[in-house]
Amino acid sequence: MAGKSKRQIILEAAARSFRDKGYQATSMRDLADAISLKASSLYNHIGSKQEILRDICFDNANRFLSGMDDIDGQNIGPLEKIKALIELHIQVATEDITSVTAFNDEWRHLEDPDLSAFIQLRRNYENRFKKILETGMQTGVLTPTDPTVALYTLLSSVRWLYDWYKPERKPGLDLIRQQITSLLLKGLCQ
Amino acid sequence: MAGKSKRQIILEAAARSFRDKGYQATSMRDLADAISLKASSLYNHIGSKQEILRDICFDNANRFLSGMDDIDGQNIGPLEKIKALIELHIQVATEDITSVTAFNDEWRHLEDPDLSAFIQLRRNYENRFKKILETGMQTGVLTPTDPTVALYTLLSSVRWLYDWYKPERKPGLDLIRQQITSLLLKGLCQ
DNA sequence: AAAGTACGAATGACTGTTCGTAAGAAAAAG
DNA sequence: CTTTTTCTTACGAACAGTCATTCGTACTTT
Repeated sequence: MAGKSKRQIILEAAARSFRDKGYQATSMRDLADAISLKASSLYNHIGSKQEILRDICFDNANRFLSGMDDIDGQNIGPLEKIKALIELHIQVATEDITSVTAFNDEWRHLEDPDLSAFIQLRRNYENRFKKILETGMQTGVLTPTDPTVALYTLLSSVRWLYDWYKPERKPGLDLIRQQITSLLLKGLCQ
Repeated sequence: MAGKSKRQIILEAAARSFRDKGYQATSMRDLADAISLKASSLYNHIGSKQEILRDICFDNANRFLSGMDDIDGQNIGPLEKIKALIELHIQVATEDITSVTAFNDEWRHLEDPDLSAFIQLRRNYENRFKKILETGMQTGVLTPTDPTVALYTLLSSVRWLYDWYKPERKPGLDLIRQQITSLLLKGLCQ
């Protein structure tokens, strides 16, 4: 029933440590300590520290991209798509806080060619999002504004969710989701 | 006319490097190279690497706090205060991009007691902001929502400005300021 | 017998910082 | 205007420590 491979355990401990201290400040000895191993033993399960970061970053990138595939493929209006995308971000950010942190803050410590590949993925995602916004403005369902400004204001506001969201705190997840989407959609429309 | 002390030059180079690579990944030798010095020479002008970070973080914290003092002290309604605060964030984030980056991302590498002091300053700022939001909701000028959710959504959306704002790019600063404040205020009201 | 895993020791590279020293600028004294 | 003293700055060498990673070896599970 345990079923978690040691590799997975390492990845999760790494994500947690990257969140708390950052990639550079996390030593392989710290990481090994956290799961009661010695640093040299880690290398029986992973190839390098950089490989850990790469796995975390691209795993999370794919969660966003496959979410985008789902939503953008549906036959619904741009407003519904944007609402679904905002909820996707809230969903991903709250269901696996540690990974998303690493994904948000630590990707810049990737080394080329991974760094370039990651930036490329990100850009693609943003462009698809922006296109949906533009469609919404053309069909009149959104207030015409600069789509870049709208896009980044949107993305930024959900990007830091992991930073202040505490699962045990008062405003429950449902309330948060409802109020954030409401605030942003009201801001975009009319 | 030059007038820039070497200390200031070091601080600015450090802010730039912290933005590009992070505090931990910036070595004193990197930093010295960037301004054509040797690492040991830096210590004629600064006390330690940690002191550089402290200066950058608290300098920027004070810019926000004194802005808050100005705005909160004026005899205007909560809506006008919020508008002014959003514009303050946009102003600070765009006029000194590098410092704000360090301020946003690198403060967690402060060591105690500075770390605690910084967190305290930040919390005070957020509480004052939250109180303005609550006043606005009580007087009916803002839609009643959870003030914490509203606060962080607001702060987050301007927090990442430095990340995508490019002074030379198409949407000019005036347009950006106008559209962001419009989007957020529309989202909060009614 | 074979494969997978954990460990200690060692590697070379890099870290922030200190120190003695030498060169230069500024200030003081002649 | 000189000469001498003081202050500031830059540098190379060295420090003790940490870093990711490798390797040979032993233990455990197939």
